[in-house]
Amino acid sequence: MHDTSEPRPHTGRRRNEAARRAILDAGLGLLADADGAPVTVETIARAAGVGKQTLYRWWPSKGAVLLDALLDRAAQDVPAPDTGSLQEDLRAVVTATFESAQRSPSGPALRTLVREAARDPRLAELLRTFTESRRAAVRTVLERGRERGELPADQDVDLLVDQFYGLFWYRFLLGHAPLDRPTALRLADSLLGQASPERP
Amino acid sequence: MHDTSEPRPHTGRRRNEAARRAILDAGLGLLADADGAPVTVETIARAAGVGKQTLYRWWPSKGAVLLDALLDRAAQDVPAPDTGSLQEDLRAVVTATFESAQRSPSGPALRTLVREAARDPRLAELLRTFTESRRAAVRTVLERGRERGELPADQDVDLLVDQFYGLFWYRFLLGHAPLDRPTALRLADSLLGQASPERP
DNA sequence: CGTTGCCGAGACCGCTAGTCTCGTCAAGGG
DNA sequence: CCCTTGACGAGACTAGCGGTCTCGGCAACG
Repeated sequence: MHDTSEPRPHTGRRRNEAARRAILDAGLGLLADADGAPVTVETIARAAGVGKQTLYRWWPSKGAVLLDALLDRAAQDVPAPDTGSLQEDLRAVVTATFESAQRSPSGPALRTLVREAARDPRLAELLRTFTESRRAAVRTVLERGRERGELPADQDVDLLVDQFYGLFWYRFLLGHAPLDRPTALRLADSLLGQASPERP
Repeated sequence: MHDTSEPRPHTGRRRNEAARRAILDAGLGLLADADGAPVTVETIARAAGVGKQTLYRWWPSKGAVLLDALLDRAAQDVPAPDTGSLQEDLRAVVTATFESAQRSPSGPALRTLVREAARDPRLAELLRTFTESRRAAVRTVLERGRERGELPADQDVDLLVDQFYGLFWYRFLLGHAPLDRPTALRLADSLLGQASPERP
């Protein structure tokens, strides 16, 4: 049995923090405008002025690097607003989600990352925790509203969560329809079974 | 200018229909149980007992072969039921969509195909016509209902279509929640703003 | 000042989509 | 009947990918 807490403090050269930053920045940068240039390990390393081995010394795969690059910028804690009004809370969450998806460079980066995850099960697993915390926030808002009686007691909350995030990802990835503020308000109201006029 | 209608009837050996069938069957078969074996051009050709060039002689890319294999089995015409009741029609469409997605081998094949499309823009474009005809059927049902006054005149029909297909693809691809009959009925009613009890 | 371990660089491996080139084989037309 | 045409199976080949391996150099400690 070895001592688990640092049997040997550390010897030799330390990790280059500048290289770490350069890799994350290059990763997010390439991810954001992945229109022309493909985001490969080679291009990330080259853009960061770094050897490929340095990259693989600290991350297990390309996807892990890119996810780290995204998380480096994305808000880690997801707020679940609690104003006392379900409609108000839900509108806020939906609007905030739509808006953050439009922002550069995180928006395009997330899009590229999800497409990569479609073929890389390890990356898909890593992305799950990212999305799950966001799903949980919406579920919290809905359940608080249900407890206040603003939703039928037997309402299937998971169905509503998936109606929201399903539509979000559908439009985010395909880009066939907007994710703007009016859409956000209409969607929030639609989920609550409210009248949802096109012109409020 | 040449005569567009067969300037030269045809000479030489004709296309081998058996090879075409073997390729499509092998493609769908591999697509359906893509758990272990990866669906590569090599494996398709080998499973069909065919040279790779035969495959590329008739299809422009691997994705085109796989999509053809899927379309070969999938219903090409998408019915838009018209019973006179929006709720009834929508329930039918949603239920039918969920059910056909569970069927083998088309269901798993479609799942794999969409994942491939995430990285192959050409395949994504080919898939668009497949999905668009299905979106159109749902839109038709909803618009008929709106004309009958079963939906507010200013209802955003595209938002409803995306709430449905968004949730469908979301659950279909991630598999985190069921696409069964009760879910279909609840979703259809939820879209119409009906009370949607868990126990109808 | 020597050991340790990170650094950049790039060769290398295995796998993939897609191309090219064989020799072969079938369906006509002369 | 045989010759031209073009599809056929087989497989070598190219280019690009993720990931590994090895190298000489360099920085941080004891």
